[in-house]
Amino acid sequence: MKQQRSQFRAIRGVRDILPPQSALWNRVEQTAHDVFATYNFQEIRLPIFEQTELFARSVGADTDIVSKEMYTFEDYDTSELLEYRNAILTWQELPEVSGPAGPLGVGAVAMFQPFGELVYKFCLLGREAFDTGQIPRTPENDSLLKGLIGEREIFLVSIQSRTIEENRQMVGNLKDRVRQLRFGDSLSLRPEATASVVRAYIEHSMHTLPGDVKLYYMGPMFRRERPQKGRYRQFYQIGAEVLGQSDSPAIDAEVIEMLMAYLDRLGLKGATLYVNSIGCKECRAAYVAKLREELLKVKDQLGADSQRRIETNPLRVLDSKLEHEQAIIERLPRISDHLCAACREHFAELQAQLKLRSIEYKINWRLVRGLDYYTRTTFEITAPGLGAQNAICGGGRYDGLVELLGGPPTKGIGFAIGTDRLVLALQEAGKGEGASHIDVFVAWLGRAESPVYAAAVKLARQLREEGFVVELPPEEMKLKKSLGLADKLGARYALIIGDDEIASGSFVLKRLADSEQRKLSESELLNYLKSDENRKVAAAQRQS
RNA sequence: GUGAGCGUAGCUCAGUGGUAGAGCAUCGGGCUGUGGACCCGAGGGUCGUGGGUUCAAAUCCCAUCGCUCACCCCA
Repeated sequence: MKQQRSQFRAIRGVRDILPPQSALWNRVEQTAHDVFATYNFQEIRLPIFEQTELFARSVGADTDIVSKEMYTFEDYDTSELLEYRNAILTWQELPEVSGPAGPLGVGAVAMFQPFGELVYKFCLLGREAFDTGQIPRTPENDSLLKGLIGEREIFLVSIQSRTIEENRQMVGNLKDRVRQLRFGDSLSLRPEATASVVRAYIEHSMHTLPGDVKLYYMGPMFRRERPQKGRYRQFYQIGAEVLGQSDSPAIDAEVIEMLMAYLDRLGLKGATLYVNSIGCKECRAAYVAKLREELLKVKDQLGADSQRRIETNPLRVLDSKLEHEQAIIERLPRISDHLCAACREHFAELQAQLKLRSIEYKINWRLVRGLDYYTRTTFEITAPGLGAQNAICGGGRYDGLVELLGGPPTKGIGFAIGTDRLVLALQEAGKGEGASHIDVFVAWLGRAESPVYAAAVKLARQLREEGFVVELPPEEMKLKKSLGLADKLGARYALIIGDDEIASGSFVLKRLADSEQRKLSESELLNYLKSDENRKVAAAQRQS
């Protein structure tokens, strides 16, 4: 019989993380917990969806992220109103009924009257839902409803005085209005987490906490794009933020130090840290204007994409990868020459702080951040072997963001690591995890109701309580098969339990690597496995 | 949204118009309480899907879906 393959597949751009890869993911996340804790960062667990408006305000309503790449949906629970909405939107006019021809025919009334009734009921229910707050009491909804009520009256009263075509036109208009009515909050799956952290900071008045607030998070983010290497629709980030009164470059440097310490602990090789300053609101605006001016002079020599960016986002021209544009870009004015005194001082001090910490870095004057909220310090870490998406981490300062979202004046800096890419980079660097490791495979032989099995169950439990990884076959197996399976599963020891062992009270422990066997009593067995020497052997085998 | 490449067994792939294959993996046997190596055997495919051309299509043509990489954009 042919095995039917499921017709269900993971949707485009999302994927399963299977063992043994999941072990590497666990290590990456656990190491973050460990290292970040030593810098006194504490974990914040955030919802994965928020009001759409939060992201629109923080990330920037004009960015691609918000305008076309978020998973956005309406959250509503007004089921009766919804039924009328659906009935209206799917309404088809009735067939033309015979009657006096011309615009004044009763046939037209028969055709369109039912639609007017539907809208009438919708208006009644909608007004009630608005007044009770079942649907959002926004000015937009209020005027939509008022307009709808008025239009509905006009429609219903004078169907017969209009041509069929005119009536169809009005039906279309009414449908549009109904469609525009907002039934609930617009929510979005988070495309990044900084906005949520800041929202939580404000919501819980964390500015009243002593000292700087140092938080980290990890989890999935969502963006609707065509997937490519290291870029998925559900992707994962590990990030950290410092929020507080100080914008001292020492904070920036310590955040970067923590990040580098983390990557170092993971054993990542070949990572490069790039830093830059994109100035504050004032000096950046001046620089952007200057840059745009210069770009316009060389517009003819640029590709279509860069030409468009001159208007939309001149900073991003600096990111161009086109070969023939490189020489042109290198001659463009640099932000470092246009920083205000305070920003220049801040950037210089950051570099001094990095040197103090012996952190290697490169200045990349072309490193700009795409999101609106960044100020001053920006940084990025790239790793080899990742294809076109070679940045594993991006971060920077965002001093105005808390205020922008309605909080008290607060400074902020943070970063987000693309976990998917970090894992890829670790695998490229040969730091991937091996298969899971079984310490003891219990090869028992006999029937399930025999004392052999009872002893096997008991021993397996004792070993597990000691922390050993134990595999206990659920059904009777021939010894040959047991050992074969133990070998394939990569077990270190096979514990053989049969009638002989029950009779003698000692069990056969076989080391699979070299076939060495020894007979041990129950207590000897535990002691032997727990001995330091065996721990070391086990550790060594796990490493390899 | 745009472009390119690729869809044959669980995996990696061969097969350029004439009976769908290999290696690995899985399962069974050789071998009744001793694994790996070896030997023998088995299962597993509407060749992504639909249409067209042809006596005949995995192979040629068209469409469609999917995957991958890149662009756009950017944590």
